[in-house]
Amino acid sequence: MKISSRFAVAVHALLAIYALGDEYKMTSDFIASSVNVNPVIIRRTLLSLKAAGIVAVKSGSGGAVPLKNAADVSLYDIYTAVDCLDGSLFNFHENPNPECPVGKNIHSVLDSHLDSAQKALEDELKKTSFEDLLKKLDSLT
Amino acid sequence: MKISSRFAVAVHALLAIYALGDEYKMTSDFIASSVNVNPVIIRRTLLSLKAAGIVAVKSGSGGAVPLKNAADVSLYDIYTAVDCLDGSLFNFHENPNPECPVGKNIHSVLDSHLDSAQKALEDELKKTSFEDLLKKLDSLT
DNA sequence: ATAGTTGTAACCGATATAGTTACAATTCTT
DNA sequence: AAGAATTGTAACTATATCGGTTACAACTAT
Repeated sequence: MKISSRFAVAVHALLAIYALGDEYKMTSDFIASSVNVNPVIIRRTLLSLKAAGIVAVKSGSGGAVPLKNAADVSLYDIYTAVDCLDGSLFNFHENPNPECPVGKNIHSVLDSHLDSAQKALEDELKKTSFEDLLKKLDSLT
Repeated sequence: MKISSRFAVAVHALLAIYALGDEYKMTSDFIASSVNVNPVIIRRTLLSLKAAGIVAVKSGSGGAVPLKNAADVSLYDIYTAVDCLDGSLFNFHENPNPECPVGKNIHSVLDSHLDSAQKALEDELKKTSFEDLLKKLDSLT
């Protein structure tokens, strides 16, 4: 099973807010037309980013603005902001048999390695800031 | 969304095959009672491991046996054997708007970073062999 | 022949995702 | 103050996937 597209949508939305926010009012409709999803999806995404203190959204008059320097927001921050995985990235079977030497110890044997793998993923996401992404975007346009 | 428990189930099953295979005939029923899932789940798991050349399964008379040295099988091998993610770990929204400078370039900007993150996860999984896991299991029993 | 086992098909229920419609509450503009 | 635009949110749908289950034909060994 994959990591939800909510993550990619949130990155896209925030990138748009950083890159186009000076030029346009970043309403959910506007962002939705760039991402090409329903505006409600964007509103929900913005709620997550708002809860994480990454953007401010004006209700009523509309428009999202960044609250942090692009250099201070990493892909990991977005990943946690829209988090859909509730702790561990890996699912585990519920009730390994405690009567069996393997079943009894499977967690002790395996958990730390899965945690390390997840941490490696997350550490890699921490390495990329929105400043990096914006620079790359600039170089392409 | 999380990585399917099929992965953890497969690791558990193979660990049992390595650790208990000399002592017991490793039928799907036997393994199922250690993992505590339906035997059909184990049969399907063994089919994946078989397709990856990691175990041999005797149809009819029954029983699974390892085909490789534990040192030569890593968690990554299992991860790919039972693969449920068909390429990328990250889902992506389907049709970013090509009329928008952000939508047009989102893949160019983001893909390589997501690939790196996934690769970091996978490289970490490559570091752990079943020999490591068996040693740890031994030390606990 | 019989018993035990695998491989496989055909389901089921639960959950999560992604999407949609609708609308009250809010804010800005005039 | 009225009206327009926008957000926040509820309620719902459709679809996919997961994990599980029953059932049974094909196979193997005794």
